[in-house]
Amino acid sequence: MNDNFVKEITNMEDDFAQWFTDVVIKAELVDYTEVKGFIAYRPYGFAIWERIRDYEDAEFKKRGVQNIALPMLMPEHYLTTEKDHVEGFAPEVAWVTKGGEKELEEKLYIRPTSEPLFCRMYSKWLKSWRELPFLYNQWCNVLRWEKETRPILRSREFYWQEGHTIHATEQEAIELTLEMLDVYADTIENLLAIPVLKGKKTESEKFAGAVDTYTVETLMLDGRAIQAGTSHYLGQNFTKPFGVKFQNKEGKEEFAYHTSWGTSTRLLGALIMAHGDNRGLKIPPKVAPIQVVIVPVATNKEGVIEKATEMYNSLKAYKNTRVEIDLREQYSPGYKFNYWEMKGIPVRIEIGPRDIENGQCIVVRRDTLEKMTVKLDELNETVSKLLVDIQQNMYNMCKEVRVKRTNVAHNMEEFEKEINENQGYIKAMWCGDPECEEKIHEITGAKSRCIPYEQEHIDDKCVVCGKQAKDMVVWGRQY
RNA sequence: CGAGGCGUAGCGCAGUUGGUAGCGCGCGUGGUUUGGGACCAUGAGGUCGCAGGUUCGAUCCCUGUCGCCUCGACCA
Repeated sequence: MNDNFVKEITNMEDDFAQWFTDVVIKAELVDYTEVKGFIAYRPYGFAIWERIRDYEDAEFKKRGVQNIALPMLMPEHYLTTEKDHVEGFAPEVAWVTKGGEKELEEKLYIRPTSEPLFCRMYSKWLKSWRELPFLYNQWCNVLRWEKETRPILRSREFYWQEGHTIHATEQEAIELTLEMLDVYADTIENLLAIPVLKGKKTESEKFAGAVDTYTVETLMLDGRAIQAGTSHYLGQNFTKPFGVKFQNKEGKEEFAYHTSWGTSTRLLGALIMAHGDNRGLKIPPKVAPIQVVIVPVATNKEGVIEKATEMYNSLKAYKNTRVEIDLREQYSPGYKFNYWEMKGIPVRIEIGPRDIENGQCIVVRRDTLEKMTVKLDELNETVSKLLVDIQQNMYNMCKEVRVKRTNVAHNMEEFEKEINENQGYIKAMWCGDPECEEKIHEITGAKSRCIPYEQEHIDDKCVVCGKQAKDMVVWGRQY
């Protein structure tokens, strides 16, 4: 291995954020564009996103959710209709003020999220209780003019899904809010092999305009947290000002109960930062666009390409394994090994003249870098089992990181010490006062991640003020 | 918005006390190679961020400007 390889990817232990930026560009997931804060998704990066998207979309459809498409522009008064919503989003919306040469009478804003437009359309569509619920979702891009950006994790334009449902009763809406959070948790744990922390956001961290925000939180390798998905119960906060009403069974007009829930390409960022090492990415088999890559060695020798191609065809036919064969003549095997490792392909197969003679091949797993010799007639089954094992192992390793990086604090001295010495989640009791929350942020840089479903009693007193505590809250620094 | 640093080939950098620029990687071509980023030969690639000033002459000096990075206030 030459020195350049080490230089090409910054050592992740030195600067994890830099490692991330380098590796997503080097591994050909995304690239910068000339407009600051905007990125281009390349085929490999977008293919991973497509797999996440398709998995979620199938889960939504199982629950009766249908996809629709709404415009990206809304008139200014949509933004200002709901008080909390405008306060939360106004600082980061982008505006369209001209149509061609003509100044617009009312300027238009580019959606940072579409609650107002969904509600406006629902108000036109909804007449009777018989039509409820409306379970609609859209896959789209949104724009938020962030001051600080980072590729994938915080670009100004990002791709996401936003589901918006309306219901006849509060209870039904809350149930759906929680059910969608479970869909997210399932996607992240089963597909992306990242354990999640489920809970409710505190008042100051909830969505602008929500009654309650529920979240699935994930922890990265360096101990920073990423909010991977949120589901909001919005009550009638939007349906009242936008006039989303229906006639109930008694013939009386009533405002509908509203939910919204979203996950974005940030999931792709979480995927990369939750796994990986200083050789590059590690993509779990279930989301990997390429699960297995075959690298033939000494392709000039007779029969090598033929054998490799035969293995490729056989694997491809076996359980629809997503397999690729690297026949590029201009690159050496060593180059190819590093290339595919950097891209995070779960399994690599090496096949050369010596192997063919012995009726075997070398199989290397990306998660542990373990090499094994496998008989050619057992290859398909071995690889298939290996993919399952890698998926599980990656989840387990990720969970281990979380366990190691979760600490308990009874007071602020402990809080500061723990988060500085072993950055990660801090479990601590909280009185419910936003001032205490703010104080923790000022002192430690950590924010409340959530009030977890699974509560533990750590202390009677609030970690900040020492008054009677209400909930156990998990805290952490975030991306 | 306040403080510091940097703008020279696709990327990373040299350099010129002022005389129109080089190195490494990468890229093109030809050949030899191929079990952990191969080697040899050869070639292409630059308005030295932009504008103005000083000068016979500016990539270098001066002024302005724009852009980027790092540190202090928001976020899927």
